[in-house]
Amino acid sequence: MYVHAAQVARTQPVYFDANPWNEIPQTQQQIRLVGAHSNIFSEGDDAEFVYEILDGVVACYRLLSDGRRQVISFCFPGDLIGLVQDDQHRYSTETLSPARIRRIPRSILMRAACERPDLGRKLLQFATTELAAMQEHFVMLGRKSALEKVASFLLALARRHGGETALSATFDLPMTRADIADYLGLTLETVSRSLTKLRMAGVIGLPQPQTVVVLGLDHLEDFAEREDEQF
Amino acid sequence: MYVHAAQVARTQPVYFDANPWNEIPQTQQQIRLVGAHSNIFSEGDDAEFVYEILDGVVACYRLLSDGRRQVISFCFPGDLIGLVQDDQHRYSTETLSPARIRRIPRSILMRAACERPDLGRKLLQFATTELAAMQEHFVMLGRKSALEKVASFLLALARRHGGETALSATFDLPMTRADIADYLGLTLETVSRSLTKLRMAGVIGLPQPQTVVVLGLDHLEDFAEREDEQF
DNA sequence: CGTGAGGTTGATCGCTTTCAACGGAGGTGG
DNA sequence: CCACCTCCGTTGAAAGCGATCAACCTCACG
Repeated sequence: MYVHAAQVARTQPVYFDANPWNEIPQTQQQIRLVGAHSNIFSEGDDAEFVYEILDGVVACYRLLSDGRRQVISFCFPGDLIGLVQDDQHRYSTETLSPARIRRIPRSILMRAACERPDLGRKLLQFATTELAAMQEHFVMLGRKSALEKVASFLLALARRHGGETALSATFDLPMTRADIADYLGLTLETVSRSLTKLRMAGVIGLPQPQTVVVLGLDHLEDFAEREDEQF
Repeated sequence: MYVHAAQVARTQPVYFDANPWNEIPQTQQQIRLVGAHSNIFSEGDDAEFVYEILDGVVACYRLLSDGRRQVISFCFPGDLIGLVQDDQHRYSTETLSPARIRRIPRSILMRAACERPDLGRKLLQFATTELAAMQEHFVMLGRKSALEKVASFLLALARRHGGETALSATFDLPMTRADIADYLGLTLETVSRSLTKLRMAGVIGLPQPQTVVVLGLDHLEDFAEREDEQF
């Protein structure tokens, strides 16, 4: 099984299914193709649009004044970005691969959400799902060691492939070591060293720097330090 | 100006105003008084109810199997907890002070949200506001030093008092050093040492261990490392 | 008055960062 | 076609920050 991560949707299926954004005028929607390493919007920009990723991978991040960067999330096809309450975006976004993106004016989306309860419900569903994912990320950032962080990260990517039953999985990392480091609150050197440790332990293979082969999902779980689950 | 943090709502006003949960039958609502250090619900529990904090302070946290704890958020009056997508809670909750809490069945709230667009809109507003707050927390956990974390934390508490114009603020910490440490991804000793450093620097006063006097909000901001804001 | 929880401070340890060197892949221009 | 450069990744050595281990203090409570 080989799948490029950029082509894989979340196991949680997309919110806007076969006929997305229906009842929102086609003239208000716009699908754009953008190259890798393009900026979709930046922190402080007017939050005029909400975006759905149709294809590709996007990193959402915040910067401190001295250049330190924290990646908030990596977004994959089916994900929504830019859904905020106030009128400015609070983070910046960068495509990590060429991407196809649909955008829709936020005002129109919000109005439609009020008029169509099921759309509003889906937006709420998206937001609460996002909240749950962020809680995992908190535990990782605040309480896990470097090795556990990297193992958890790979495990999350492997699971997103839907191959939970599979004992092994192969996928490409669309992001650099620096991107991973800024997501996990580490340095790129530490990420590299942790990957090497996992490789030496026989848990993963790295045929190329960007290609990860998870040799034992259960073994990887041991390194990721399972969450409590009440026991 | 002296205000106990537990009595202060967010600057972002409460979602359910003077007549909250209206059109939801009174028989379905229940207001409870609980003591300090009570459990409202735990990770893995059925997500039967959603709770609004009317009074008091609540900590939401997750545990790793070896006992490491990450506090996801401290919740104050006006905050909503337990709003999840699936049928189980993903985190545990503990009151840090005596609290007054309104609970309502999740199924009824969700149904009402579909029937009343403004209620659905308010729930979505709550969720997106929460998402924005979590993004700040990410930067703090992943990219700030111990001293910056503690300064940012105090600054956030001071600002919640609505006294942004004031140059000083006094408030009580409803949580212990250990709670703060688990929120910031530190140990309680490091939190204590950082508070001492801020006190020695003349930025804050600690007349009692639980009472914080912010002597210079602008000075505290310097320690908190301002976010980029594009400049 | 004894006890335990919460807080502070000191000394030491160790993990992650920092600084640095090196190698390979891809792109560009002579 | 090859020299050169830049970006990305890996690895080594050393430094530093926060964790760990430990002692002591205060205060509330029985």
